[in-house]
Amino acid sequence: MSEKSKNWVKAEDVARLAGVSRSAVSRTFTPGASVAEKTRQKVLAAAEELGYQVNIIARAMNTGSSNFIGIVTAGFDNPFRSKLLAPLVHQLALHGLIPLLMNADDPQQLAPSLKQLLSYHVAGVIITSGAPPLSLAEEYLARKIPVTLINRHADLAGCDRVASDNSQGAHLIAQHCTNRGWRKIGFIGEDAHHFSTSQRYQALKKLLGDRLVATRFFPGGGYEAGRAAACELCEEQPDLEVLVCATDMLALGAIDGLKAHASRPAVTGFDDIPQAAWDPYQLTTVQQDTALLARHAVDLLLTRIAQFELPPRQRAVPVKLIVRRSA
Amino acid sequence: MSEKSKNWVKAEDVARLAGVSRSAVSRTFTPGASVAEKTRQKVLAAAEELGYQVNIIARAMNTGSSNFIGIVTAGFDNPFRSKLLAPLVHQLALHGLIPLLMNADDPQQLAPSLKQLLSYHVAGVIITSGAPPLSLAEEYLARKIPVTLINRHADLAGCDRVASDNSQGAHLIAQHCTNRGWRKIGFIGEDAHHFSTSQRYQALKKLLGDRLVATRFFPGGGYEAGRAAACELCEEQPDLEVLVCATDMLALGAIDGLKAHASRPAVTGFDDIPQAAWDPYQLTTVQQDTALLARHAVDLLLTRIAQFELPPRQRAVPVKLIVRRSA
DNA sequence: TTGTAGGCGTTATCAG
DNA sequence: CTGATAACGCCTACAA
Repeated sequence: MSEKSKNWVKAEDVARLAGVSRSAVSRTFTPGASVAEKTRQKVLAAAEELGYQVNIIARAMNTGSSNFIGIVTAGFDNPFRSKLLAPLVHQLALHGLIPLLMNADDPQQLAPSLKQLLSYHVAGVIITSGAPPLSLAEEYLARKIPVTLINRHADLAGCDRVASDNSQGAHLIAQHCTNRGWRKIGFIGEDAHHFSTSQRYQALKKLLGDRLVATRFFPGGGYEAGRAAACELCEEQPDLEVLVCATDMLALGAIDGLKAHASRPAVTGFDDIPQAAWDPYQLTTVQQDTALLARHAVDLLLTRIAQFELPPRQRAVPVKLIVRRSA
Repeated sequence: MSEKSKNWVKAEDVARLAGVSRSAVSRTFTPGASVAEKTRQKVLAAAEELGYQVNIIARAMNTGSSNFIGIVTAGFDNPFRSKLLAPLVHQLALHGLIPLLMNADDPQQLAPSLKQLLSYHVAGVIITSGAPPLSLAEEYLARKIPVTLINRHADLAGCDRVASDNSQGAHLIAQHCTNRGWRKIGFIGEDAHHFSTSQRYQALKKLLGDRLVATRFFPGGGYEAGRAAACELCEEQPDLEVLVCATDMLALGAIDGLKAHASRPAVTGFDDIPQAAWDPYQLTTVQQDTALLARHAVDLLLTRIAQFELPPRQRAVPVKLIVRRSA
């Protein structure tokens, strides 16, 4: 694309300066290769002096496997997903992997982008909740590129999944309702087939039985959706004692929406985004352990990179009830 | 790292199927190369059938330049920075570039990480506000790798900068104060040498003169810092009419912190993060145009990738006052 | 332990 | 316009 005059320092330069062969240099930077300590030091010194860095591109081409991990995510504006991104990047870095970031916000653009990602020969892909069509994951699996899903459902064989334990979360919420003696319970969620929403909803429905008196799904599922859904629901069922929300964003919107309302049920959320702790909300919610989600995701990915043929695995990450003033 | 049995389909395979040479295949996928339409079609058909994708790694090694752009950022939990990430990734994708994400949260880990990034032969680097030591950028510039800074200061020659027009923002705030007739104005910000804080503060100080009666800098600059700083300041100056905050996060914290307080000055922010529009806050703030920031950043980077030797450039992105109920 | 000699998949160069 | 051929920088048998 530009002038080729970037005179990178290469292994050969280091070798010359150190008075050894190229291979000696290569071996010095290959973990677990056999080099005499003395030459190793010479090489290291020369490398330091010249500012040599192994050219990962060349190494990748040679070995046929890269350090790139595709991270496919949508909606950076969603605080939960942002919260997940940091530990994910951190975990990858710990293992010498580096994320290629792919925004799935625009489904139109996603398909070509994902195909393009293929040409980077990523070692694996992590797809987080909300990122759309899983059919695309098949292209990766077909090429034996491991795919790990976070908080997502998958009918695909051969891809691993980590998710927060939504059923435990539902238990915690139900228990809390029982403790407080609530018998008129409402629920709002995103689209009914959205993974987290539906898992949480199904589990709650079973646990609450006919205490669950009203439900509403609101596509999109952000703050505004929470507002609208909460208002509608409380209009319909003015004697609701608690409004259980599938996500914190919905819950925060709900709290604000209900302020103007006559009936003021308790509100619970799910995720524990930073804003849930803010003063006007003080949201009682189920906390997802993003650090652990990330750790499992990377671990699953790594083991499958090491050996692709493995039965699909699935891990549930424990959650925790955070009780605040909202319920 | 693993079995090398990933039998990627390569140009040679396509060539064989199409009955042409490797070069013909290569040319077909090289924009602006001369291929007969007929062979081009043959190649395309064969490629489609085999599911061929150009191996970008190999291409990069050959041409000596990659499509990788390093994005160095800290604090994904900061809503403003998350908001900036989406358009940034989008802009890069538009130009066929893909971001390598680097988390600068841990300054300890950053230095080695940044050096490592070097070995990926990135075509350029974008550093966003908050990401620490700029000394590291020098390593890139020394290797003629373009560096673009977003909302950051730099003493380094040869790196381009985009920033929101903080001075215009300060004007808007000052004007607003004048319109409302406020004469007792307080200011809170992050560390005094933080780029955005200091730019906004300096401009405001000049504009407001002795109407600016109290100032406090609070390291970290998040929600909690805003709370604490606001309380301290209003304790000190109970007759404050408005509290101007260097960022929305500070402002939101301030609003909540002051709820319990006797004196309740108006509050303004800066950034316009999504939460600023939420009901309990309705924050009057200066909106940064993240889409435009991203566009400029990528544009600057691209032009400098095309030609490294260029005088350092600097662009200011206009901001906009969003008046809501908080002031 | 060391050095030498391929080869990884592309693109660029240069004849034809 | 096309097809051989030589890099690109590195890793890895293999032989010394």
